[in-house]
Amino acid sequence: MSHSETVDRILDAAELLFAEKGFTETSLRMITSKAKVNLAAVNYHFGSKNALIQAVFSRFLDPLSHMMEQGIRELGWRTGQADHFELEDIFRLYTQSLLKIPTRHKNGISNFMRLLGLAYSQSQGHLRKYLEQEYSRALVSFMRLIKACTPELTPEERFWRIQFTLGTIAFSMSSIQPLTEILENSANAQAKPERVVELLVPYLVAGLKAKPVLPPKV
Amino acid sequence: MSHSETVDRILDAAELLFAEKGFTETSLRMITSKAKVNLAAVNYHFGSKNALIQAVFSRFLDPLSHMMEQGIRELGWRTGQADHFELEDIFRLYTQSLLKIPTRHKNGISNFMRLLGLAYSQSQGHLRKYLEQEYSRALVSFMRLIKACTPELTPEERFWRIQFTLGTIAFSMSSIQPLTEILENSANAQAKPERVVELLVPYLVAGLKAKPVLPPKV
DNA sequence: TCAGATATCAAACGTATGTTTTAAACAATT
DNA sequence: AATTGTTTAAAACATACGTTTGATATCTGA
Repeated sequence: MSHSETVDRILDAAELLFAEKGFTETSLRMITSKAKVNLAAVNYHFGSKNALIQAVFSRFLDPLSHMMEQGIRELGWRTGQADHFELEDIFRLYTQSLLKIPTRHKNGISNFMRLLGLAYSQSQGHLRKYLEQEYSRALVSFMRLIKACTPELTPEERFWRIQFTLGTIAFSMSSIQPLTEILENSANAQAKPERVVELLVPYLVAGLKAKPVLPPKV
Repeated sequence: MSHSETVDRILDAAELLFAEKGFTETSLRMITSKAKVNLAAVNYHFGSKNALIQAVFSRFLDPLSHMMEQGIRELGWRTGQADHFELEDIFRLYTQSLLKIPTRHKNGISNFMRLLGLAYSQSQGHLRKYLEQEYSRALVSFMRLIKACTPELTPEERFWRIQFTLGTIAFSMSSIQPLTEILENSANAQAKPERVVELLVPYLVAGLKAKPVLPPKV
């Protein structure tokens, strides 16, 4: 697959539509008509709809995971040096990387977080498999850092708290619009990702650092 | 729509399949073949696929919302009496109600939480509208209680923290099964909803009670 | 300049979907 | 026993989907 104007237009349209409607609910005809390209272009350039979905994720996730790994390396963080850094620093690193990613259209970040949430909740088998084997390294290093910062937790409780944390991130960043509509809260018009992140990080840290329920193994 | 054996069999099959695959990814033919009823039965009894989706939610949500409202009434909680109860009590009330709901098949709760998560993330327009107008009262009373317990938060920060909280609940409860599969960690084999809830509540309370980022209005 | 690769296009293919139809079987009431 | 309303059954309907085809246009490099 070479790199043409058409490819980018397809990816742009697909990213928006997938985030808005979901994967199955978005047809190739919607995408190609929004991108103003021929219907066959998707199968020509990407091979299949599933491959297009994966390509949408790659375009965002590749620079992101790269930036995160670099950030960890630059700070010289090592597992086992838990006293040298704090949970908040980790989240700041990740969220700053996230906000720095150049996006094609505005709201690109919350748009993409919504995609991540969909990938997680919607059981798109092929996508989960793809993301796992493609970006497992980044996830593993993240887990290591969390572990180093929460030595007081049993593995089980740590596991679940990490899941809660990931869930909170994916969900809250992804569904900003729906809930604001439900709550009819007009005070939240300024729902920029930067603002949400600012409020989110302390919330996550507090949850992870809460007094453990399970007694530690002695 | 009368109440026959066929209706229940359809609802049972639909509940399982929707939770497993999502709404769009589940066809009426899958449902009717699993329920061992005729294809036309769905449109006869429910009218349409969308109406069936809503019926699945009603069967679970009606007793749940009723039980929750009753719980609040029995405890005599009133807004403005924040010193009489704690956040943890509220969550316990809700989670206990949730766990007490009789389900048709085992794993019914996590099954249904997964459905709720899907309804939340997947932008099924008709479903969101239906849930809003049908169960807004329960949500509003929940918000009131949270507000009474977190007077130190600005409306904006409280709004977002509630958002984070709801996201965490929906997300974590819905992805219990997928995660346990990923884990393969025998230490976490006991991933029963009761167990997860036990770990979840303190996490949520800590997040809501975290030191506020935004300065309070004086 | 002109072949050869690359990209676009309109049209069609096969399949699966939600829904409707028509007829038959069943149940309950008169 | 006949009639009515209700439920099942099989088949067909129209539509939308992802994908493929084959012809045409566009670009590229020698």
